Amino acid sequence: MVKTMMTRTRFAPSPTGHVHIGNMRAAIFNWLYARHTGGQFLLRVEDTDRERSTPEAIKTLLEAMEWLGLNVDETPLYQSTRMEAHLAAAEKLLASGHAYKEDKGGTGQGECIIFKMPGTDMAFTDLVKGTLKKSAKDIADFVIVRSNGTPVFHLANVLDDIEQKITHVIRGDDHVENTFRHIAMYKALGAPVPQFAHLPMIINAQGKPYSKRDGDAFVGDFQEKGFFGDALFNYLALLGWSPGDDREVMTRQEMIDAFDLVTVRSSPAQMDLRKLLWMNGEYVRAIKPEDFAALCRSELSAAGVTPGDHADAVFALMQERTKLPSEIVPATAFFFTEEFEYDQKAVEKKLLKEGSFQCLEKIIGIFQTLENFDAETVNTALHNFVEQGGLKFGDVMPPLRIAVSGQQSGPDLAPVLAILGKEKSIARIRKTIERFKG
RNA sequence: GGCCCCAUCGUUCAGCGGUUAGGACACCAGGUUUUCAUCCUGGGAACACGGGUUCGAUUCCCGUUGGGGUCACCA
Repeated sequence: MVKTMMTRTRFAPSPTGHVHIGNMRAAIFNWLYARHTGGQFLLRVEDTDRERSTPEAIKTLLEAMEWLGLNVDETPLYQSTRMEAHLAAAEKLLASGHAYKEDKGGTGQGECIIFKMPGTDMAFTDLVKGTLKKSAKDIADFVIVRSNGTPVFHLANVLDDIEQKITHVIRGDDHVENTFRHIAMYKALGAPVPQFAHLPMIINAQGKPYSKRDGDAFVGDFQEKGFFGDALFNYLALLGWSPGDDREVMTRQEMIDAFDLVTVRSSPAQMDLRKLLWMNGEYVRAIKPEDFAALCRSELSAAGVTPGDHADAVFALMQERTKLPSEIVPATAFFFTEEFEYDQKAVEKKLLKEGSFQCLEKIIGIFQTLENFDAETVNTALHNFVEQGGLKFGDVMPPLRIAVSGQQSGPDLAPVLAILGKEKSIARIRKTIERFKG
């Protein structure tokens, strides 16, 4: 039996306040691969830009990861603590002849340290893209320490990956060209070269890569809009990868079991918000009723609405029709307050019609005769009314719905009426007639 | 522009020489004897183009076109 080294992957973002959706997808793939192989997933905060790497930015990053369930196996490494090691390595490269000093461009800014490429053609096998080659003439030497004495990304990145014993570097497509340089550095440093996997870009609805201008591309935005972390994780995992069969809504464990880098596609994928929304709805319907109820209560309380009697019955009615928690308040507020708004368009289209008010008057009469006011009784009464009067449901139900809820759509009307109760239902119908008739 | 990568329905993921080219989202129609949502049924919808290789190409090779990445003392 061959003893293989434990897989160690990492997510190495620079904390600049917002975590980009493409970056987070890379984090997800790193996490998934580590979990699939029984290895470890690490975090390295590349916070060398002290201007932008604020404590708040780091907090935002950590929160986004927690929200998505991306747990790490070791204390995060902060790159800013590693400057001395980076510089020491540069000296070592200088001493071994793998780097040289030069006043590049003769700008008079002083000498910087430049890494010397081996001058041979290079090739490596990318786990998702296959074999990639580069001619020696196409890769130039590059700066690793600036003339002001600070290490450049390439140096810091490679050294920290060595420090963290990373075995698989899984990152965005935009790093493929750098990989040739990085491999040369691993070799010059006498360090084992890790495996590389470059993920295709995620592009926006216009077919362009997400940029800072795409306001909807940050992880925090999805959280604010009420998406579930698990749903976003699931959706993102399926962008560029599939389990090989038709499964789409999957549990974490199912994704972990099925995940592999070699089955990742190498072409860019476009984010489809509608499918994400659909998937979120799948997750909403999958949670326990009591969890959904708790979610509803927090949404309502945030909106200043106090859920009254029968709130749980209302929530039960809502769970199967909710895709985003933000829909809850507008859809249920009328249950808990008499001050609900009327949908003006609905009123004009469905309520202000010939016979509507007469019809509503009759319904009041019928409701008054009912002793029980449960959903079934109400339903039967309404059906009898329609049939005996030779009416159409389409002429009766919409005005009634608007009268009690102000809206033209919602859950089944009978249970809605039952939850409101006889007194309130009748009172609301009366109030509506007074307000809009004549 | 040089170098590199990519190319299946509108979107996404399958397909890895022979298939009626499949699933999902979205869309359309019908149904679940009121709406919307859910759910069910059905439908339209794709192999960028041109050459090869082969008995046979969506699949392999080359080119074209299109898209993307990268060419910093940014990361």
